[in-house]
Amino acid sequence: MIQSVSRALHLLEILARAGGSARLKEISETAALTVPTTHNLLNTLVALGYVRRRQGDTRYHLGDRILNIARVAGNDAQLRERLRPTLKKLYDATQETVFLAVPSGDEIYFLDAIESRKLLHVAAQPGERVGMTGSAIGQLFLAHNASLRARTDVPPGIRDELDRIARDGYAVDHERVFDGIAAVAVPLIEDGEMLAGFGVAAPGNRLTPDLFPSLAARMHQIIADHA
Amino acid sequence: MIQSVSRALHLLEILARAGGSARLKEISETAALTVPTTHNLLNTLVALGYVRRRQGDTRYHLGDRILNIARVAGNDAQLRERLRPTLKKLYDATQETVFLAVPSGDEIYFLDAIESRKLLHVAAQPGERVGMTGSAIGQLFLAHNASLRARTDVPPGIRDELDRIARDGYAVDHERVFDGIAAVAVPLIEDGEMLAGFGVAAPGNRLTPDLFPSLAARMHQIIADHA
DNA sequence: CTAATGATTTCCATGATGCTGAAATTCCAG
DNA sequence: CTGGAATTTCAGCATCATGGAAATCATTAG
Repeated sequence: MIQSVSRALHLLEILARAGGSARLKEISETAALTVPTTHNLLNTLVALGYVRRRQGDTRYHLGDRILNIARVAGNDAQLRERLRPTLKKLYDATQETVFLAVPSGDEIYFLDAIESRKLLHVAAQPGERVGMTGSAIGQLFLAHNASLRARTDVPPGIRDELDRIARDGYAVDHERVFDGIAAVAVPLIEDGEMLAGFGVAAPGNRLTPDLFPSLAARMHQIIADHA
Repeated sequence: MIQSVSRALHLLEILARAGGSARLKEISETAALTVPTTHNLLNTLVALGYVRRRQGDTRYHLGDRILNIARVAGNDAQLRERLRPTLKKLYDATQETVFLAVPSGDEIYFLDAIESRKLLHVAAQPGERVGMTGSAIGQLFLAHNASLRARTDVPPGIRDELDRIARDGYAVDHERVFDGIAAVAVPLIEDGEMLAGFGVAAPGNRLTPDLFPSLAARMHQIIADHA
Protein backbone atom coordinates (compact mmCIF):
# COMPACT_ATOMS: atom_id res chain seq x y z
CA MET A 1 0.00 0.00 0.00
CA ILE A 2 1.60 3.19 -1.20
CA GLN A 3 1.04 5.83 1.42
CA SER A 4 0.99 8.94 -0.71
CA VAL A 5 -1.42 7.40 -3.22
CA SER A 6 -3.80 6.37 -0.50
CA ARG A 7 -3.60 9.84 1.02
CA ALA A 8 -4.11 11.66 -2.26
CA LEU A 9 -7.21 9.69 -3.15
CA HIS A 10 -8.51 10.19 0.34
CA LEU A 11 -8.15 13.94 -0.12
CA LEU A 12 -10.22 13.75 -3.28
CA GLU A 13 -12.96 11.95 -1.40
CA ILE A 14 -12.84 14.49 1.38
CA LEU A 15 -13.27 17.25 -1.18
CA ALA A 16 -16.19 15.38 -2.69
CA ARG A 17 -17.85 14.93 0.68
CA ALA A 18 -17.39 18.61 1.42
CA GLY A 19 -19.49 19.36 -1.63
CA GLY A 20 -16.64 19.91 -4.06
CA SER A 21 -14.52 22.47 -2.30
CA ALA A 22 -12.81 23.13 1.00
CA ARG A 23 -9.97 25.04 2.64
CA LEU A 24 -6.55 23.58 3.25
CA LYS A 25 -6.95 23.59 7.00
CA GLU A 26 -10.29 21.77 7.00
CA ILE A 27 -8.92 19.21 4.60
CA SER A 28 -5.77 18.55 6.59
CA GLU A 29 -7.79 18.21 9.79
CA THR A 30 -10.31 15.85 8.25
CA ALA A 31 -7.54 13.74 6.74
CA ALA A 32 -5.52 13.84 9.96
CA LEU A 33 -2.43 15.00 8.08
CA THR A 34 -0.11 17.88 8.76
CA VAL A 35 -0.77 21.05 6.80
CA PRO A 36 2.43 20.94 4.71
CA THR A 37 1.85 17.32 3.75
CA THR A 38 -1.71 18.07 2.75
CA HIS A 39 -0.50 21.07 0.83
CA ASN A 40 2.04 18.99 -1.01
CA LEU A 41 -0.52 16.35 -1.92
CA LEU A 42 -3.12 18.88 -3.02
CA ASN A 43 -0.65 20.76 -5.16
CA THR A 44 0.26 17.55 -6.91
CA LEU A 45 -3.43 17.01 -7.62
CA VAL A 46 -3.70 20.59 -8.85
CA ALA A 47 -0.73 20.14 -11.17
CA LEU A 48 -2.42 17.06 -12.60
CA GLY A 49 -5.80 18.75 -13.02
CA TYR A 50 -7.75 16.66 -10.54
CA VAL A 51 -8.11 19.63 -8.25
CA ARG A 52 -8.53 23.26 -9.26
CA ARG A 53 -8.00 26.61 -7.69
CA ARG A 54 -9.82 29.71 -8.78
CA GLN A 55 -8.05 32.98 -8.82
CA GLY A 56 -8.63 35.10 -5.77
CA ASP A 57 -9.78 32.04 -3.89
CA THR A 58 -7.46 30.01 -1.70
CA ARG A 59 -9.89 27.11 -1.58
CA TYR A 60 -9.33 23.84 -3.33
CA HIS A 61 -12.03 22.66 -5.73
CA LEU A 62 -12.58 19.31 -7.36
CA GLY A 63 -11.45 19.52 -10.96
CA ASP A 64 -13.12 17.70 -13.77
CA ARG A 65 -10.22 15.62 -14.99
CA ILE A 66 -11.52 12.86 -12.77
CA LEU A 67 -14.40 12.60 -15.22
CA ASN A 68 -12.04 11.12 -17.81
CA ILE A 69 -11.81 8.09 -15.60
CA ALA A 70 -15.31 8.11 -14.21
CA ARG A 71 -16.97 8.18 -17.59
CA VAL A 72 -15.61 4.73 -18.28
CA ALA A 73 -15.99 3.36 -14.76
CA GLY A 74 -19.50 4.77 -14.55
CA ASN A 75 -20.63 3.46 -17.89
CA ASP A 76 -20.66 -0.12 -16.78
CA ALA A 77 -22.11 0.51 -13.35
CA GLN A 78 -24.81 2.81 -14.67
CA LEU A 79 -25.73 0.57 -17.55
CA ARG A 80 -26.08 -2.41 -15.24
CA GLU A 81 -28.26 -0.42 -12.86
CA ARG A 82 -30.41 0.87 -15.64
CA LEU A 83 -30.88 -2.47 -17.38
CA ARG A 84 -31.37 -4.59 -14.28
CA PRO A 85 -35.19 -4.28 -14.49
CA THR A 86 -35.16 -5.23 -18.17
CA LEU A 87 -33.01 -8.25 -17.41
CA LYS A 88 -35.44 -9.24 -14.67
CA LYS A 89 -38.38 -8.96 -17.07
CA LEU A 90 -36.52 -11.18 -19.48
CA TYR A 91 -35.95 -13.70 -16.74
CA ASP A 92 -39.60 -13.58 -15.66
CA ALA A 93 -40.68 -14.23 -19.23
CA THR A 94 -38.34 -17.16 -19.85
CA GLN A 95 -37.41 -18.63 -16.46
CA GLU A 96 -34.06 -19.40 -18.05
CA THR A 97 -30.64 -17.96 -17.29
CA VAL A 98 -30.36 -14.45 -18.80
CA PHE A 99 -27.26 -12.37 -19.52
CA LEU A 100 -26.35 -8.77 -20.12
CA ALA A 101 -23.04 -8.22 -21.90
CA VAL A 102 -21.08 -5.25 -23.24
CA PRO A 103 -18.05 -5.03 -25.51
CA SER A 104 -14.72 -4.50 -23.76
CA GLY A 105 -11.73 -4.18 -26.03
CA ASP A 106 -11.90 -7.09 -28.43
CA GLU A 107 -13.89 -9.29 -26.11
CA ILE A 108 -17.31 -9.19 -24.59
CA TYR A 109 -17.79 -8.75 -20.91
CA PHE A 110 -20.71 -10.22 -18.98
CA LEU A 111 -21.98 -7.28 -16.97
CA ASP A 112 -24.90 -8.96 -15.28
CA ALA A 113 -26.84 -12.22 -15.22
CA ILE A 114 -29.75 -13.89 -13.51
CA GLU A 115 -29.48 -17.63 -13.08
CA SER A 116 -32.42 -19.91 -13.79
CA ARG A 117 -33.85 -21.81 -10.85
CA LYS A 118 -34.69 -24.86 -12.93
CA LEU A 119 -33.09 -28.15 -11.96
CA LEU A 120 -31.01 -28.25 -15.13
CA HIS A 121 -29.81 -24.80 -16.10
CA VAL A 122 -26.94 -22.80 -17.54
CA ALA A 123 -24.67 -21.21 -14.95
CA ALA A 124 -24.60 -17.42 -14.73
CA GLN A 125 -21.18 -15.96 -15.35
CA PRO A 126 -21.18 -12.25 -14.54
CA GLY A 127 -17.69 -10.78 -14.74
CA GLU A 128 -16.58 -13.36 -17.27
CA ARG A 129 -15.04 -12.41 -20.56
CA VAL A 130 -15.12 -14.30 -23.85
CA GLY A 131 -13.96 -13.67 -27.39
CA MET A 132 -16.28 -11.99 -29.86
CA THR A 133 -16.78 -15.07 -31.97
CA GLY A 134 -17.33 -17.38 -29.02
CA SER A 135 -20.89 -16.43 -28.12
CA ALA A 136 -24.18 -15.34 -29.62
CA ILE A 137 -23.89 -11.91 -28.00
CA GLY A 138 -20.40 -11.46 -29.42
CA GLN A 139 -21.65 -12.22 -32.91
CA LEU A 140 -24.32 -9.60 -32.40
CA PHE A 141 -21.65 -7.00 -31.74
CA LEU A 142 -19.71 -8.13 -34.79
CA ALA A 143 -22.80 -7.86 -36.95
CA HIS A 144 -23.52 -4.35 -35.70
CA ASN A 145 -20.04 -2.84 -35.65
CA ALA A 146 -18.00 -2.71 -38.85
CA SER A 147 -14.78 -1.46 -37.25
CA LEU A 148 -14.94 -4.19 -34.65
CA ARG A 149 -15.51 -6.72 -37.43
CA ALA A 150 -12.48 -5.37 -39.30
CA ARG A 151 -10.08 -5.95 -36.42
CA THR A 152 -11.47 -9.34 -35.44
CA ASP A 153 -10.40 -12.60 -36.96
CA VAL A 154 -13.79 -13.89 -38.09
CA PRO A 155 -13.83 -17.56 -39.14
CA PRO A 156 -15.38 -18.06 -42.60
CA GLY A 157 -18.16 -20.22 -41.19
CA ILE A 158 -19.41 -17.32 -39.11
CA ARG A 159 -19.15 -14.68 -41.83
CA ASP A 160 -22.43 -15.68 -43.47
CA GLU A 161 -24.10 -15.95 -40.13
CA LEU A 162 -23.30 -12.30 -39.44
CA ASP A 163 -25.32 -11.31 -42.50
CA ARG A 164 -28.27 -13.29 -41.22
CA ILE A 165 -27.93 -11.68 -37.79
CA ALA A 166 -27.90 -8.22 -39.31
CA ARG A 167 -31.02 -9.09 -41.30
CA ASP A 168 -33.03 -10.80 -38.55
CA GLY A 169 -31.84 -8.72 -35.61
CA TYR A 170 -30.88 -11.64 -33.37
CA ALA A 171 -28.06 -14.15 -32.93
CA VAL A 172 -28.33 -17.76 -31.88
CA ASP A 173 -26.12 -20.58 -30.75
CA HIS A 174 -27.20 -24.20 -30.70
CA GLU A 175 -24.59 -26.36 -29.09
CA ARG A 176 -21.89 -24.85 -31.31
CA VAL A 177 -19.77 -23.33 -28.57
CA PHE A 178 -20.71 -25.42 -25.58
CA ASP A 179 -22.16 -28.90 -25.74
CA GLY A 180 -25.76 -29.05 -24.69
CA ILE A 181 -26.30 -25.30 -24.48
CA ALA A 182 -28.43 -23.14 -26.75
CA ALA A 183 -28.71 -19.38 -26.63
CA VAL A 184 -30.53 -16.49 -28.27
CA ALA A 185 -29.23 -12.93 -28.12
CA VAL A 186 -30.71 -9.59 -29.11
CA PRO A 187 -29.11 -6.15 -29.10
CA LEU A 188 -29.90 -2.99 -27.19
CA ILE A 189 -29.51 -0.22 -29.72
CA GLU A 190 -29.47 3.44 -28.74
CA ASP A 191 -28.67 6.36 -31.01
CA GLY A 192 -27.88 3.90 -33.76
CA GLU A 193 -25.21 2.22 -31.66
CA MET A 194 -25.31 -1.21 -30.07
CA LEU A 195 -24.66 -0.54 -26.39
CA ALA A 196 -25.24 -3.98 -24.96
CA GLY A 197 -26.58 -7.41 -25.74
CA PHE A 198 -29.17 -9.48 -23.89
CA GLY A 199 -28.91 -13.24 -24.00
CA VAL A 200 -31.06 -16.17 -22.90
CA ALA A 201 -29.30 -19.52 -22.49
CA ALA A 202 -30.84 -22.89 -21.78
CA PRO A 203 -30.24 -26.62 -22.29
CA GLY A 204 -30.35 -27.44 -26.00
CA ASN A 205 -33.19 -29.89 -25.62
CA ARG A 206 -35.43 -27.27 -23.98
CA LEU A 207 -34.43 -24.41 -26.29
CA THR A 208 -34.65 -26.04 -29.70
CA PRO A 209 -33.92 -24.17 -32.96
CA ASP A 210 -37.62 -24.03 -33.91
CA LEU A 211 -38.19 -21.84 -30.82
CA PHE A 212 -35.51 -19.30 -31.73
CA PRO A 213 -37.60 -16.91 -33.86
CA SER A 214 -40.48 -16.60 -31.40
CA LEU A 215 -38.13 -16.23 -28.42
CA ALA A 216 -36.17 -13.53 -30.26
CA ALA A 217 -39.39 -11.70 -31.04
CA ARG A 218 -40.45 -11.87 -27.40
CA MET A 219 -37.05 -10.56 -26.30
CA HIS A 220 -37.23 -7.67 -28.75
CA GLN A 221 -40.65 -6.83 -27.38
CA ILE A 222 -39.49 -6.81 -23.75
CA ILE A 223 -36.47 -4.66 -24.52
CA ALA A 224 -38.48 -2.22 -26.57
CA ASP A 225 -40.95 -1.89 -23.71
CA HIS A 226 -38.56 -1.65 -20.77
CA ALA A 227 -35.15 -0.42 -21.86
CA MET B 1 4.77 16.86 -7.61
CA ILE B 2 4.54 13.56 -5.80
CA GLN B 3 5.73 10.86 -8.13
CA SER B 4 3.68 7.92 -6.96
CA VAL B 5 0.46 9.96 -6.93
CA SER B 6 1.04 11.14 -10.45
CA ARG B 7 1.79 7.61 -11.56
CA ALA B 8 -1.22 6.07 -9.85
CA LEU B 9 -3.64 8.52 -11.43
CA HIS B 10 -1.98 7.98 -14.77
CA LEU B 11 -2.63 4.26 -14.42
CA LEU B 12 -6.30 4.94 -13.80
CA GLU B 13 -6.47 6.99 -16.97
CA ILE B 14 -4.70 4.28 -18.93
CA LEU B 15 -7.26 1.78 -17.69
CA ALA B 16 -10.05 4.12 -18.70
CA ARG B 17 -8.61 4.61 -22.18
CA ALA B 18 -8.27 0.85 -22.57
CA GLY B 19 -12.02 0.59 -22.09
CA GLY B 20 -11.99 -0.20 -18.39
CA SER B 21 -9.66 -3.15 -18.17
CA ALA B 22 -6.18 -4.25 -19.18
CA ARG B 23 -3.39 -6.63 -18.32
CA LEU B 24 -0.45 -5.71 -16.11
CA LYS B 25 2.04 -5.89 -18.94
CA GLU B 26 0.12 -3.63 -21.28
CA ILE B 27 -0.40 -1.14 -18.50
CA SER B 28 3.24 -1.06 -17.47
CA GLU B 29 4.31 -0.63 -21.09
CA THR B 30 1.84 2.16 -21.76
CA ALA B 31 2.85 3.92 -18.57
CA ALA B 32 6.55 3.37 -19.23
CA LEU B 33 7.05 1.91 -15.78
CA THR B 34 8.68 -1.32 -14.71
CA VAL B 35 6.35 -4.22 -14.12
CA PRO B 36 6.91 -4.48 -10.34
CA THR B 37 6.35 -0.76 -9.89
CA THR B 38 3.14 -0.92 -11.87
CA HIS B 39 2.13 -3.94 -9.88
CA ASN B 40 2.73 -2.13 -6.63
CA LEU B 41 0.73 0.91 -7.75
CA LEU B 42 -2.14 -1.17 -9.08
CA ASN B 43 -2.36 -3.25 -5.93
CA THR B 44 -2.60 -0.10 -3.88
CA LEU B 45 -5.48 1.01 -6.08
CA VAL B 46 -7.07 -2.41 -5.69
CA ALA B 47 -6.75 -2.24 -1.91
CA LEU B 48 -8.49 1.13 -2.00
CA GLY B 49 -11.27 -0.03 -4.30
CA TYR B 50 -10.45 2.16 -7.29
CA VAL B 51 -9.41 -0.88 -9.29
CA ARG B 52 -10.95 -4.32 -9.13
CA ARG B 53 -9.91 -7.82 -10.00
CA ARG B 54 -12.35 -10.55 -10.76
CA GLN B 55 -11.63 -14.05 -9.64
CA GLY B 56 -10.07 -16.22 -12.24
CA ASP B 57 -9.01 -13.16 -14.17
CA THR B 58 -5.58 -11.64 -13.86
CA ARG B 59 -6.70 -8.42 -15.55
CA TYR B 60 -7.17 -5.17 -13.74
CA HIS B 61 -10.58 -3.47 -14.05
CA LEU B 62 -11.64 0.03 -13.16
CA GLY B 63 -13.60 -0.12 -9.93
CA ASP B 64 -16.51 2.11 -9.17
CA ARG B 65 -15.20 3.83 -6.08
CA ILE B 66 -14.03 6.62 -8.35
CA LEU B 67 -17.70 7.43 -8.80
CA ASN B 68 -17.85 8.71 -5.21
CA ILE B 69 -15.64 11.54 -6.33
CA ALA B 70 -16.92 11.94 -9.85
CA ARG B 71 -20.51 12.30 -8.81
CA VAL B 72 -19.62 15.57 -7.11
CA ALA B 73 -17.11 16.77 -9.70
CA GLY B 74 -19.52 15.94 -12.47
CA ASN B 75 -22.51 17.61 -10.86
CA ASP B 76 -21.24 21.10 -11.38
CA ALA B 77 -19.91 20.56 -14.88
CA GLN B 78 -23.03 18.77 -16.02
CA LEU B 79 -25.40 21.25 -14.47
CA ARG B 80 -23.59 24.16 -16.10
CA GLU B 81 -23.70 22.44 -19.48
CA ARG B 82 -27.32 21.61 -19.15
CA LEU B 83 -28.42 25.04 -17.99
CA ARG B 84 -26.25 27.07 -20.35
CA PRO B 85 -29.06 27.35 -22.93
CA THR B 86 -31.53 28.47 -20.29
CA LEU B 87 -29.09 31.09 -19.06
CA LYS B 88 -28.68 32.31 -22.62
CA LYS B 89 -32.45 32.60 -23.05
CA LEU B 90 -32.56 34.60 -19.86
CA TYR B 91 -29.86 36.88 -21.18
CA ASP B 92 -31.62 37.28 -24.52
CA ALA B 93 -34.83 38.25 -22.76
CA THR B 94 -33.25 40.80 -20.44
CA GLN B 95 -29.99 41.97 -22.04
CA GLU B 96 -28.70 42.28 -18.49
CA THR B 97 -26.01 40.30 -16.70
CA VAL B 98 -27.38 36.89 -15.72
CA PHE B 99 -26.08 34.37 -13.19
CA LEU B 100 -26.37 30.72 -12.39
CA ALA B 101 -25.45 29.75 -8.84
CA VAL B 102 -25.48 26.58 -6.75
CA PRO B 103 -25.02 26.00 -3.01
CA SER B 104 -21.58 24.89 -1.93
CA GLY B 105 -21.20 24.20 1.74
CA ASP B 106 -22.59 27.23 3.54
CA GLU B 107 -22.01 29.61 0.67
CA ILE B 108 -23.29 29.96 -2.82
CA TYR B 109 -21.07 29.43 -5.77
CA PHE B 110 -21.48 31.24 -9.09
CA LEU B 111 -21.34 28.44 -11.59
CA ASP B 112 -21.90 30.46 -14.72
CA ALA B 113 -22.72 33.96 -15.90
CA ILE B 114 -23.27 35.98 -19.04
CA GLU B 115 -22.27 39.61 -18.85
CA SER B 116 -24.48 42.33 -20.29
CA ARG B 117 -23.09 44.29 -23.19
CA LYS B 118 -24.72 47.53 -22.08
CA LEU B 119 -22.45 50.49 -21.37
CA LEU B 120 -23.29 50.42 -17.67
CA HIS B 121 -23.63 46.89 -16.41
CA VAL B 122 -22.96 44.53 -13.54
CA ALA B 123 -19.78 42.50 -13.86
CA ALA B 124 -20.11 38.75 -14.27
CA GLN B 125 -18.43 36.78 -11.51
CA PRO B 126 -18.35 33.10 -12.38
CA GLY B 127 -16.32 31.11 -9.86
CA GLU B 128 -16.99 33.62 -7.12
CA ARG B 129 -18.39 32.60 -3.81
CA VAL B 130 -20.52 34.62 -1.40
CA GLY B 131 -22.33 33.98 1.86
CA MET B 132 -25.92 32.82 1.81
CA THR B 133 -27.33 36.03 3.19
CA GLY B 134 -25.29 38.25 0.89
CA SER B 135 -27.25 37.82 -2.32
CA ALA B 136 -30.72 37.32 -3.70
CA ILE B 137 -29.86 33.81 -4.89
CA GLY B 138 -28.50 32.89 -1.47
CA GLN B 139 -31.74 34.02 0.15
CA LEU B 140 -33.59 31.81 -2.28
CA PHE B 141 -31.65 28.79 -1.05
CA LEU B 142 -32.32 29.75 2.55
CA ALA B 143 -36.03 30.07 1.86
CA HIS B 144 -36.13 26.65 0.21
CA ASN B 145 -33.92 24.63 2.52
CA ALA B 146 -34.79 24.33 6.21
CA SER B 147 -31.62 22.52 7.25
CA LEU B 148 -29.49 25.13 5.52
CA ARG B 149 -31.49 27.84 7.28
CA ALA B 150 -30.93 26.13 10.62
CA ARG B 151 -27.16 26.20 10.35
CA THR B 152 -26.92 29.71 8.92
CA ASP B 153 -26.80 32.83 11.00
CA VAL B 154 -29.76 34.67 9.49
CA PRO B 155 -30.00 38.37 10.47
CA PRO B 156 -33.46 39.28 11.87
CA GLY B 157 -34.06 41.75 9.04
CA ILE B 158 -33.86 38.97 6.49
CA ARG B 159 -35.97 36.47 8.38
CA ASP B 160 -39.27 38.07 7.30
CA GLU B 161 -38.01 38.41 3.78
CA LEU B 162 -37.51 34.65 3.60
CA ASP B 163 -41.21 34.15 4.23
CA ARG B 164 -42.05 36.49 1.39
CA ILE B 165 -39.61 34.67 -0.91
CA ALA B 166 -41.16 31.31 -0.06
CA ARG B 167 -44.59 32.77 -0.80
CA ASP B 168 -43.79 34.64 -4.03
CA GLY B 169 -41.17 32.27 -5.43
CA TYR B 170 -38.51 34.87 -6.08
CA ALA B 171 -35.91 36.89 -4.22
CA VAL B 172 -34.83 40.47 -4.85
CA ASP B 173 -32.12 42.84 -3.88
CA HIS B 174 -32.32 46.54 -4.42
CA GLU B 175 -29.06 48.19 -3.52
CA ARG B 176 -28.99 46.41 -0.17
CA VAL B 177 -25.79 44.44 -0.70
CA PHE B 178 -24.03 46.53 -3.31
CA ASP B 179 -24.66 50.20 -3.96
CA GLY B 180 -26.38 50.83 -7.21
CA ILE B 181 -27.11 47.21 -8.02
CA ALA B 182 -30.50 45.54 -8.12
CA ALA B 183 -31.13 41.86 -8.68
CA VAL B 184 -33.96 39.37 -9.04
CA ALA B 185 -33.46 35.65 -8.51
CA VAL B 186 -35.66 32.61 -9.11
CA PRO B 187 -35.06 28.97 -8.25
CA LEU B 188 -34.68 25.89 -10.38
CA ILE B 189 -36.59 23.21 -8.53
CA GLU B 190 -36.38 19.56 -9.46
CA ASP B 191 -37.84 16.64 -7.53
CA GLY B 192 -38.90 19.10 -4.85
CA GLU B 193 -35.34 20.25 -4.33
CA MET B 194 -33.81 23.57 -5.25
CA LEU B 195 -30.83 22.64 -7.40
CA ALA B 196 -29.73 26.06 -8.57
CA GLY B 197 -30.72 29.69 -8.71
CA PHE B 198 -30.89 32.02 -11.67
CA GLY B 199 -30.26 35.71 -11.14
CA VAL B 200 -30.56 38.88 -13.21
CA ALA B 201 -28.57 41.88 -12.00
CA ALA B 202 -28.66 45.43 -13.32
CA PRO B 203 -28.07 49.01 -12.25
CA GLY B 204 -30.66 50.02 -9.67
CA ASN B 205 -32.01 52.85 -11.76
CA ARG B 206 -32.76 50.53 -14.69
CA LEU B 207 -34.12 47.67 -12.59
CA THR B 208 -36.45 49.47 -10.22
CA PRO B 209 -38.53 47.68 -7.57
CA ASP B 210 -41.76 48.16 -9.52
CA LEU B 211 -40.29 45.95 -12.28
CA PHE B 212 -39.44 43.07 -9.94
CA PRO B 213 -42.73 41.13 -10.11
CA SER B 214 -43.00 41.16 -13.88
CA LEU B 215 -39.32 40.27 -14.36
CA ALA B 216 -39.65 37.40 -11.88
CA ALA B 217 -42.69 36.14 -13.77
CA ARG B 218 -40.81 36.28 -17.05
CA MET B 219 -37.87 34.42 -15.51
CA HIS B 220 -40.15 31.71 -14.14
CA GLN B 221 -41.62 31.35 -17.59
CA ILE B 222 -38.25 30.97 -19.32
CA ILE B 223 -37.02 28.42 -16.79
CA ALA B 224 -40.22 26.41 -16.98
CA ASP B 225 -39.94 26.34 -20.76
CA HIS B 226 -36.24 25.57 -21.13
CA ALA B 227 -34.82 23.92 -18.03
C1' DC C 1 -5.66 52.53 6.42
C1' DT C 2 -3.03 49.76 9.85
C1' DA C 3 -2.17 46.20 12.82
C1' DA C 4 -2.83 41.77 14.31
C1' DT C 5 -4.18 37.22 13.59
C1' DG C 6 -4.58 33.28 11.20
C1' DA C 7 -3.95 30.67 7.03
C1' DT C 8 -0.98 29.35 3.30
C1' DT C 9 3.33 28.55 1.13
C1' DT C 10 8.25 27.68 1.02
C1' DC C 11 12.33 25.38 2.55
C1' DC C 12 15.21 21.78 4.09
C1' DA C 13 17.11 17.93 6.87
C1' DT C 14 15.84 13.40 7.83
C1' DG C 15 14.59 8.83 7.55
C1' DA C 16 10.87 6.31 6.07
C1' DT C 17 9.18 4.91 1.71
C1' DG C 18 8.64 3.40 -2.72
C1' DC C 19 11.56 1.76 -6.64
C1' DT C 20 13.96 -1.71 -9.11
C1' DG C 21 16.46 -5.97 -10.44
C1' DA C 22 16.31 -10.67 -9.59
C1' DA C 23 14.10 -14.75 -8.20
C1' DA C 24 9.97 -17.50 -7.24
C1' DT C 25 5.58 -18.59 -8.47
C1' DT C 26 1.50 -18.89 -11.04
C1' DC C 27 -1.02 -18.94 -15.24
C1' DC C 28 -2.14 -20.55 -19.73
C1' DA C 29 -1.66 -22.40 -24.32
C1' DG C 30 -0.42 -26.23 -26.87
C1' DC D 1 1.47 -32.60 -18.96
C1' DT D 2 5.05 -29.32 -20.42
C1' DG D 3 7.22 -24.96 -21.62
C1' DG D 4 7.11 -20.23 -21.95
C1' DA D 5 5.18 -16.08 -20.51
C1' DA D 6 3.03 -13.30 -17.25
C1' DT D 7 2.48 -12.23 -12.47
C1' DT D 8 3.90 -11.92 -7.78
C1' DT D 9 7.24 -11.73 -4.08
C1' DC D 10 11.37 -10.08 -2.02
C1' DA D 11 15.11 -7.23 -0.18
C1' DG D 12 18.67 -3.64 -0.59
C1' DC D 13 19.28 0.97 -1.85
C1' DA D 14 18.58 5.52 -3.41
C1' DT D 15 15.07 8.47 -3.56
C1' DC D 16 11.34 10.65 -2.35
C1' DA D 17 7.80 12.23 0.60
C1' DT D 18 7.29 14.00 5.16
C1' DG D 19 6.70 17.50 8.67
C1' DG D 20 9.03 21.09 11.68
C1' DA D 21 10.14 25.78 11.28
C1' DA D 22 10.04 30.08 9.19
C1' DA D 23 8.40 33.34 5.70
C1' DT D 24 4.75 35.06 3.18
C1' DC D 25 0.20 36.06 2.28
C1' DA D 26 -4.79 36.88 3.16
C1' DT D 27 -8.34 38.39 6.21
C1' DT D 28 -10.45 40.72 9.85
C1' DA D 29 -10.92 44.01 13.46
C1' DG D 30 -10.03 48.32 15.01
